[in-house]
Amino acid sequence: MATLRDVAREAGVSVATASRAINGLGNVTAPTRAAVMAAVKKLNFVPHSGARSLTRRKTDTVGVILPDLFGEFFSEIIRGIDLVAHEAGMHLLLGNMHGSTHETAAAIASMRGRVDGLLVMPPDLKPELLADYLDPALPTVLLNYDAGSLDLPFVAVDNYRGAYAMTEALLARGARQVVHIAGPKHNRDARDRQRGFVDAMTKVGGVRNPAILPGDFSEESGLKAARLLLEGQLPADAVFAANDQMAVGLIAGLAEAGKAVPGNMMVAGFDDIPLARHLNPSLSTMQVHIDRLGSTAMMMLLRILRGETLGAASATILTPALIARGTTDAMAIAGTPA
Amino acid sequence: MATLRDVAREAGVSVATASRAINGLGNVTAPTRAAVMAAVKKLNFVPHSGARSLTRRKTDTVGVILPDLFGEFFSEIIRGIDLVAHEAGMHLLLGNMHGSTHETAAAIASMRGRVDGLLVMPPDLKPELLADYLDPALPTVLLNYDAGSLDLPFVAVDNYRGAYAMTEALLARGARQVVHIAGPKHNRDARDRQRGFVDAMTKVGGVRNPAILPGDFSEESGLKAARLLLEGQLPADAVFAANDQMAVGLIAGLAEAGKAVPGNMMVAGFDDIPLARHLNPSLSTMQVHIDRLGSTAMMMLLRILRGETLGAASATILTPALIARGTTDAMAIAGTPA
DNA sequence: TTCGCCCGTGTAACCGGTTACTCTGCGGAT
DNA sequence: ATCCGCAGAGTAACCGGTTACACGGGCGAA
Repeated sequence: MATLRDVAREAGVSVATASRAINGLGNVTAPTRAAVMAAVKKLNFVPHSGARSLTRRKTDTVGVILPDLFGEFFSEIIRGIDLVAHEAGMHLLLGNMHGSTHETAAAIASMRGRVDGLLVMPPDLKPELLADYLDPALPTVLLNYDAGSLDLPFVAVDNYRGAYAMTEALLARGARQVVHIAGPKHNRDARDRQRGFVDAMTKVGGVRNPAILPGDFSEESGLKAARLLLEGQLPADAVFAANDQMAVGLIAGLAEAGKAVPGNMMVAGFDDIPLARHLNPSLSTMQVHIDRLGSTAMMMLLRILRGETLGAASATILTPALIARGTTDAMAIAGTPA
Repeated sequence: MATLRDVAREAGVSVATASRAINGLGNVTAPTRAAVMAAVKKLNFVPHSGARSLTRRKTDTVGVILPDLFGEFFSEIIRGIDLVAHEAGMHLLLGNMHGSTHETAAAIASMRGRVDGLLVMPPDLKPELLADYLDPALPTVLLNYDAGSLDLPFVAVDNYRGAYAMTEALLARGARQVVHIAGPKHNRDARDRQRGFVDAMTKVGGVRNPAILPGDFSEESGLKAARLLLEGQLPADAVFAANDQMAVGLIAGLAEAGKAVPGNMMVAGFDDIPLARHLNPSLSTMQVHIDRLGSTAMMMLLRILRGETLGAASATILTPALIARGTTDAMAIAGTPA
């Protein structure tokens, strides 16, 4: 592979001149520039980005560290990030911690010298621990993680408000006994959604101890919840699953037992995955523009890279929107409370 | 940020010793190593991967260049790649050409010096043109692209065989007049699927000019095809869409017109996106393990990086599997040909 | 004519690591 | 006691670019 030295020799100039000509800097006469360009073409020279970024102290790359790559959630985040990054001429370096907290440190460390900034979606570990891993000198924006004590900018979804709104909507549609299917216990999103549900039930529904079934965000666990619900003869006229995936499983479980949705029971989810619209009846849910989570974070990172100083104060909280569809059709349930 | 020189000074040794100690090479006494490690801890030293890869001539990174990041197809490919790459301790550098052929060259060029190898899914351009872009010195595996004249290894899906098999299956289930909804004209996958359909119809079905409606892989175009089909009064008892997305739109269009699936018309797709199982009735389709496309390609790349020489001869062709579901339920259609 | 300035170009240091080669000193063999 | 071998450590070149600074020549001003 040809190096800049080769080009310079071929063109009969010094490396400095070759470099200037190639990068379109001033102080190069037209003939000289032409000679260099000819050499570039002849030798098929392509600048070595690695070497370049070493001196420039700039890699034009942003590291993206996610807990997983499974499912639409992460791919949408990546797409959102890429949308903005591409516009700014930056590349994405993916670091997958594969769910392991331990690998997080390694993933972050291996980014040093490869990226100009970091977009991190931490697993559910203590902020102090995270602070140990992160390099304070490296611009970092957190995804879906309230920095708390750390003074880092972050982008998150207002899960609490979203869950509250959905619960309220179910109550407004006539449901009295709403059951929640929770997400993984250690998951921040899941906890916030559960809090929103409980608070809405208490304050708006006047229910003292709202019913909650365990789940883990998987379709499978939604199915299990349906069985639990029916076998346990838990009185319920609506179920609010902490995510769409579980709602899908839940509906399958209800259908299995001959329960009509929304006829016997209303169902709602959270996330608005594409599948939601295609179910029959279609699934009511809280719409989260996941890609915006990524693009917003990337835009914040770009601002930091441009010299602005952003702290936790400049966090962005995205509010999900209520999408009412078939599974919470109030008309259907009106006459037939379970 | 602390450099190796800082660590060496702090530990009272030379950079060479510090480097050896940190990398666990021999020729370092235990006390010396301990001193270096203490300095590392004290200064919070993290090696600069960029500098390291410059001398090692190894980046532990593989460049992934895709035409787009939209939809499940690409995210599954990335996940498949990551699965294998992570195992081998490699990172993924994403290069998105955003559908533009022109950007392809830039994307590939900007990878030089950043990656050890390339996984490229080229848009539908001439192989000779692609050869111009690619660096012959950089190990490269193509995704979903028959190298043709180039002697590059590639991984692809046998779209022709898949389409042929599905068409055959529809015929076997009693369909006589199968209509195909084609994908984008310039798309290689789409063309192969269409060829498979046409050949099966001709050879197995004995149909001279099988009916084909235009499409572009989008749900929207599937919906349009349904309208075209019904308004045009094209005789049909089965529709084979070139991908699931269009099949979904098609089914919506048929439902709109009061046509029952599979009662009035059987429907089949291609890809087996997750949504397929959840439709009601569930969608028959050709299952493509998209993630394997990525993981297989990555495994081939690793072999090249280990020193093996792989050419077009070592290409892998993945054969999709027929998944018969509700939309092609033969029993339902038996008595009611449209 | 001479001085000073600026423009085009070259030299070499530098980015932050790795590593070939060199050097020193100590233990064992002769 | 002398020599050899080798382990532990250091010096400096190198990876492939960028760029501060030096340098020489041409031109306008005095």
